[in-house]
Amino acid sequence: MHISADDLIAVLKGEGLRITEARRAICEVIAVEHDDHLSPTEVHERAQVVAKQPIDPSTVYRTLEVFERLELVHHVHLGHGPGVIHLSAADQHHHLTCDRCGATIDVPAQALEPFFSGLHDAFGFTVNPSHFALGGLCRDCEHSENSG
Amino acid sequence: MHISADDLIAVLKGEGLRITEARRAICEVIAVEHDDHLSPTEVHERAQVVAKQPIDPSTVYRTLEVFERLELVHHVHLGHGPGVIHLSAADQHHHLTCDRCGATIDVPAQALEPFFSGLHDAFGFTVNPSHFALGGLCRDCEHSENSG
DNA sequence: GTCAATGCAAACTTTTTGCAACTCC
DNA sequence: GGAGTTGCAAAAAGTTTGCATTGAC
Repeated sequence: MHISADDLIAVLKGEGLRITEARRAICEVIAVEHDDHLSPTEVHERAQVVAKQPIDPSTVYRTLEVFERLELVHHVHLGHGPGVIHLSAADQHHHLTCDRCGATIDVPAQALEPFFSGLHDAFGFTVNPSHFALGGLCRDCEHSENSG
Repeated sequence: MHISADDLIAVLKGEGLRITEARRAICEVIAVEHDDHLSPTEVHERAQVVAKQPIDPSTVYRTLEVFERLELVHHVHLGHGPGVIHLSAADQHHHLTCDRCGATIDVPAQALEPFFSGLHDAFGFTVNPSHFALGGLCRDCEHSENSG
């Protein structure tokens, strides 16, 4: 599913919130489909480029907070660093992150559905498939580990 | 499986490393079975109590680094905060962490085995079951969400 | 004009690093 | 005695907060 910056801005307007240059820029940055997996710091850097004006880091944090509250975005923990921002409207998927090379593999949520419903049955726990990555070794790194 | 502080110290000795009061204390803290899920900061606090002398935080970080290199411990990301320290020799298990109340449910690794081997078949990815928690809602929080 | 939003600076938390002093083996 | 360890201090990175000012509606 594709979401445009305008879609995000429309939600803000609908909530009675104000549209500023900083917010417009942040919306554009996170709406770019292939710019998934951005940390707040990266959102900040790119937003400044888009806005062609300085934006304070705290503004980015506060804006992302608003967006999370409105459930426009959520954050995912892929590894050791800071969480990364994800559009909630994007395809739901889980992440497999290689502990060695850092590669991230996206897994469609429906591929995990049977597993998650099994967990729900056994433990009464409803997994949010997109909050944490699963760590491990990707194919390449496993092979090089076995042979090296 | 139970591991004692002495077991850990024996490994250090076997590696030709030195046993200091700080390390002895840290070994005792992380070997206590029910003191799972300690952050480095918590390890630090408790180690000082055990050692009855001040220990520098950097010493704790450096010691935990050594322990990870020797694969005596590893760290697990349960939520937003810092990773927590886990004895590698403890029973392998995965963690389910409630995003709302923070409760952590331990799931035996073998319960997840079929799922993980399915992921391996489909994506060539070997999951490390104990590096990240799965986020979601525990039974209680899900019920209160539905009814509230 | 009002109130949300911003910039700035400061504080905070967690973690890392350099270096001299120490002490375990 | 020598090398592994430590404490201290400073720095780094990421994030949060207070407050006066600005600017969207």
